[in-house]
Amino acid sequence: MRYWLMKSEPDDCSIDDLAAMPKQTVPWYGVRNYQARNFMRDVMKVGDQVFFYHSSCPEPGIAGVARVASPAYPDETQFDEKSRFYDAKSTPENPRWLNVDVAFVRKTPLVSLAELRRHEALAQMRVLQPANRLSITPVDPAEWQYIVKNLMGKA
DNA sequence: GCCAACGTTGGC
DNA sequence: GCCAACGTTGGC
Repeated sequence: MRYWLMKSEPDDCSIDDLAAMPKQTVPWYGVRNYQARNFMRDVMKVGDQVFFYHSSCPEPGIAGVARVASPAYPDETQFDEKSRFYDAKSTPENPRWLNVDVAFVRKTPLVSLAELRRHEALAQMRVLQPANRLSITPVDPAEWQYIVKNLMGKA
């Protein structure tokens, strides 16, 4: 089992939005970066655990826990001409973009980006590296445990 | 709204 | 295959 951090803009889909979804599950559509796509396609497995991170908002940080709920499959928004994620170069026969489904696990007290940066044990986290823009990053098991135990108040 | 970083595109 | 231009990300 692996651990991940996945960024979402709360204006688009917050942890509360996820909790309010039918089956508390969303397709993680809109990823248009090959590295992030490849994580979903090649490395993620159903049951992997996910830090749900709010980005591009007043208080960026980890807002909850989710889990991977499906294997990767073609992202429907790439075929929708009206979608901002439409990709004219992708075809149903040869889809370029994939997504997994992500399911709500629990909301947590917000662990802010500033808080994460205060902990030496987390200094190597991918999401904390300068100019990190990847929307999906692996989380080291030790980092995951540290955050859950020390920053979320309970194990 | 600014701006630095970085991925992608496309001409050559 | 290089590389300049351009677009996007995301914290501040």
